[in-house]
Amino acid sequence: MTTGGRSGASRVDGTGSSEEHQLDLGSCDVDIDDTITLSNWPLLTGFAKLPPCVHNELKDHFIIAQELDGKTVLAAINGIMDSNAASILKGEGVLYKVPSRDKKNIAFEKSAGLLLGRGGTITYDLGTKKLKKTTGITCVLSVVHEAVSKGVTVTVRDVFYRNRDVFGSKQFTEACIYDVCCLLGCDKASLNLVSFEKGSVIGPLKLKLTNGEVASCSELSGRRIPSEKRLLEVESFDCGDAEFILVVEKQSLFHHLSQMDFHNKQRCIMVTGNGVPDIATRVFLKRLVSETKLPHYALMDPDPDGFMILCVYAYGSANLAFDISGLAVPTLRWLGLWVEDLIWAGIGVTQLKDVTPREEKMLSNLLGNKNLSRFFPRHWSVRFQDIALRGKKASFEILHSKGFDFVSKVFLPALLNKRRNNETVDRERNAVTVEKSLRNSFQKTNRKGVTKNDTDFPARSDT
DNA sequence: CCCAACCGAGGATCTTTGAT
DNA sequence: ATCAAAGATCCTCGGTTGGG
Repeated sequence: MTTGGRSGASRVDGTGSSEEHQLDLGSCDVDIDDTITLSNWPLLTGFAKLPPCVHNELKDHFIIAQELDGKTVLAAINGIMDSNAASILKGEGVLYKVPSRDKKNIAFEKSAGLLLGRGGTITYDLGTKKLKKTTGITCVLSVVHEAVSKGVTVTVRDVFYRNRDVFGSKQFTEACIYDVCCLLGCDKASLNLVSFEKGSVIGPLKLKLTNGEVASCSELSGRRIPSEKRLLEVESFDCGDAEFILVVEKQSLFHHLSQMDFHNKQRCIMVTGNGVPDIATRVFLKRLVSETKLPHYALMDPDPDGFMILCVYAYGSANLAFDISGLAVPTLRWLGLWVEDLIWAGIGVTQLKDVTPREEKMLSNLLGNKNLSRFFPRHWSVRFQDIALRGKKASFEILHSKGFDFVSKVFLPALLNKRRNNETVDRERNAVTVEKSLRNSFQKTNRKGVTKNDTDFPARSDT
C-alpha cells in the first residue's frame, strides 16, 4: 500500500460532473490513484467490498449501494410510505427523490469502476411525465415489502407480471427496480430480488457453503453461477490446483473448451457470463479473484461487442454505476483474441468481417468516453482503434476452419505460453511493435490481394 | 419463437434560457 | 409576457448473448 502524495489534490465537488477528479484520502492508507491490485486490496469477508477507508471517502461523493438486512429495508420503505401518506393528507401527491442514473451523473473512479454521483436528483411525482415512473416505483416498493416481510425471493419477471399493465415492458420494470435501489441505497439482492442464473463456471473449484456443504464446479458441463443472494451462502473458495482464471465471452466457446477438457488440461477456472455478464457473474468473478488471488485473463472476440463486454467486466457498466459491490475487476487482463493472433495462426485477414454501423458507433463511444478510455491499457486502445480504422472484426469461430479441436488443443495453449512469456516485456513497447507489424502485414496483404500465411505458429500435433 | 440478462441509440417530451 | 431555440430528460426500441 502506498500513502499520500495526494494531500493537495482537488476534491470531488459533489455534483458528479467532475471528470478529472482526484480524491484527497487524508489518513487513508490506500492511494486510490494507483491501480488497486490484489496485493494491496485487503481481503474482506462476504462480497469483495471496497476497503473501508476508501468506501468512507467515496460515499460522501457517490451513491454506493450497500447490502442491507431485511429489517433496514422494511424500515426504509415504511419511512418513505409514511412520508407519502402525510403528503397525501396535506393534499399533495406521492413523490420520490431518486438519485439520477443519467450518464452525465456518472464518473469513473479507478479503484472502484464507474460510480454514480450524489449531485443529480430526479423528483418523481404525479405530473404527466413522471406518473408512469412514480407508479412503477410504488409497485416495486410494494412487491419488495411483501417479499422481504415473508422472507422469500422474487425475480424481475415476477415483479413485471404482477403489475404488467403498470410496467408495460421488462426494461421499464428493470429501470424502476434500479431506481428503488438508488432510492434505498442498497443492491438488488437486499430487496430479495434475484435474476435468472445466467453465468457458468467450470474447473477445479469447490464452493464451501455456510451450512458445511461443498459444491463442486468440476462437473462435465460446469455449474450455474448462483444469484447474488445465494452467493452469500458461499463461505469460501477452494481453487485446488488451478493456476489461473479464464473469463470467456460467450457460451459457445465456453461449451467447446469444457467439452475438450481444457480447464483440466490447463488447470484453470473458466467463467462465462454468456455475453454481457449479469450482476451475479460479475460479483462471483470479483470475489473469486479477490479471494483466490489467481491471475485472471479474458478471452474476448476482437470486435466492438467483445470490447464492450471486456469493459463491463473490467470497469463496470453505466447502468449499474450505483452498485459497486465488487462488480468491476480493473486488474483483468485481455488474453485475446487479437487480430495478429489470427495472422499468427495462419488465418488470412481476408476472412475478417465488416464492422456494422451499430458496432462502429459502439466503438466510437467507447473510445470517445474520455472518462474511461484514459484508463485503458495502451495495447487495448491500439487494438480498439485498429478495428475502428480498418472497419474489420474477427471472432473465435474463424479458427474453427482449422479443425474443431484446433482452438483448445493447439491455439489456446500456444497463446497462453506466448502471453506468459511476454508478461515481463514492456507492454507499451509491445503495443507499438504490434501496431507496426499489423500495419505492415495488412499493407502487404492489401497489395497482394491474397491471404498472408506467415508465421511462427506451431504445427498441429494432431490431425 | 419467445424468454432472460445486459447494453446503447435516438425520438419524444418537458424545461430552461434568451431575445423581443 | 410571450415565443422560439436549445438543452435536459425520459423511455422505447433494437442489438448482443444463450436457453428452452
